[in-house]
Amino acid sequence: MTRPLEPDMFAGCAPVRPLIQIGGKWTVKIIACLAEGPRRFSELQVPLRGITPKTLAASLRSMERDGLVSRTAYAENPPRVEYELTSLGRTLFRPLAAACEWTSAHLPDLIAARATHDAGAALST
Amino acid sequence: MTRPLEPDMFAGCAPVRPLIQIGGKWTVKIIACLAEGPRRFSELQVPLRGITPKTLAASLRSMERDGLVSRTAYAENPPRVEYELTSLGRTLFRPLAAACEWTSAHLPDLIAARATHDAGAALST
DNA sequence: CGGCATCCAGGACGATACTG
DNA sequence: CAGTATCGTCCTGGATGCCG
Repeated sequence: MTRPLEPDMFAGCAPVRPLIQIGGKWTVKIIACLAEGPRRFSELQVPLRGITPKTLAASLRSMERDGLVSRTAYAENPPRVEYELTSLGRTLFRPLAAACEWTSAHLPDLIAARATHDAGAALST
Repeated sequence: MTRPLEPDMFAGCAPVRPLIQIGGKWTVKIIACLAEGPRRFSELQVPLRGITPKTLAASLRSMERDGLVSRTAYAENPPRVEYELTSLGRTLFRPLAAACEWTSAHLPDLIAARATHDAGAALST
């Protein structure tokens, strides 16, 4: 085991980043918010505490570009726009949820490890 | 369905980011590289095409801090240092792999969606 | 209400050069 | 070999303000 690493092991996987960071730090939460069904712009702002309209719009446009969400504008007054996961976006939900579950399950470990590590670093100062 | 969104739905999940972006764009690949067993610093640089020593060192230190990898230095000449996934780090591999598989499976969709979207944008110019 | 334009701060990352 | 130091760049994302 521990064969030599393939220099090109990430050749076809280079865009791992687009997944991990498809549109920035909000993407994951936005998908979670849209998991149940269509949501309005302002509706999304609620759970995404403190996200600025600009950032939310940018994230949504990016995800729309990637075919993850669809945008539907209604010519009403006042204006109404709804965002919804596409079928592609819905397929992304599952692995993302798995990742989130890992976080929930191991957050204490992360925190503990960090505390231990920082404590050790402090001693050697 | 489509109940109102919980304002605090991410309250305990705020650190989703640490997972999605645990240490930046290299973390995922580093974990993949360490999946099979311990690796040396310079060994990791090979598949991580173009990563600078500084960035690799920073990524590794960050992951070590989070308890995801362990560092073992051997007092030899020439120096040798090996990095290895901790048990915690190994538990992270599975969900990460799932996410990578999603990327591999749906990359064509992403590219197609992006092309379509960009084409539409070009028309309206 | 939805969302774009502008400005700006901070962090991630690369290039290069240098140590134990 | 395994880093560290310094510098510079790019990008993310927040603040503010204007438009349909």
